[in-house]
Amino acid sequence: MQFGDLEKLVLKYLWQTSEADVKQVHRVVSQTRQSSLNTVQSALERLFKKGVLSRRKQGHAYLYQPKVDREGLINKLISNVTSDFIEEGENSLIAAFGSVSASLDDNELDALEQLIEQQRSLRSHKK
Amino acid sequence: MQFGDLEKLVLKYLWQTSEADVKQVHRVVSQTRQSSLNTVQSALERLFKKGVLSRRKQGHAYLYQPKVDREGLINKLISNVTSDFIEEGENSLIAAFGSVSASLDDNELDALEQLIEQQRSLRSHKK
DNA sequence: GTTAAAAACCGATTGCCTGTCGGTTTTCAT
DNA sequence: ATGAAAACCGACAGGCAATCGGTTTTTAAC
Repeated sequence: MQFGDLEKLVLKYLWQTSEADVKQVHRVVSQTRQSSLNTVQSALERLFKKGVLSRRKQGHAYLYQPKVDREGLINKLISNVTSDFIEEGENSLIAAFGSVSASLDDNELDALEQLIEQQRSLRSHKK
Repeated sequence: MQFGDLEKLVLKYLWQTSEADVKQVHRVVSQTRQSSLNTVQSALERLFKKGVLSRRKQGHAYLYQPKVDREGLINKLISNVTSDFIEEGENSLIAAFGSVSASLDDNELDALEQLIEQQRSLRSHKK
């Protein structure tokens, strides 16, 4: 899966708003780029077809809403972009992280490790 | 940056061979897909223009060679694909890790942590 | 029910990128 | 010089995002 600039902009807005109709999205998008309402409509349509947005009717307008959260999407994007380069059998996410860790400096490595710890404690609490 | 299927195939071969001319690449590619020599030529040319391959003349043929290693490229790809979704200021690689870590199970989290440790010890040795 | 406005839907166009090659020019060794 | 090998050039198809004009559908109001 693949996203254009307009699509990304729309997604980012919807993550922060959770639900909006075409006009509303268009109004916001207009602050960044000059696209017609129809163009924004098309972008929303494409995102809907791609399965990253859901929608429901309200009055005669659709309200669009993200169907995947930011983390989930980033996750999938990383997976897509790396999977072809990673050998069969191993989790491509882990392998990708392994690839990346080589380019991190010591501080970043620390930061990453902290994220992992954080994640762990989050889980023990949840359980 | 963005790679097509043929380009990925070529890259993968060159990483494992380090240097090859068009004919050689074509011979190998032919085992997987039926592309003419010219098509393979074009792919190599594009990869060269994209800066991921270098080349030098030998006789009248070019020898192509990866200019980035697999890890570096994966790194860059992840960075590209995530940067638009990650807020200004924070390292997009780290943030991407943060995003992904939520979707890893406990074992994967362990595996990842081990990778980090491994990376650390690699460094202290190197120094 | 008719109607007018609002919104969705349709279809066409542009631009960019990859893959695809045929044909021409260049290069190089003999 | 010349012939073979390789590079180079240009064209075309197919796919996808962005773009938007115009038509149809929907809905609210009368």
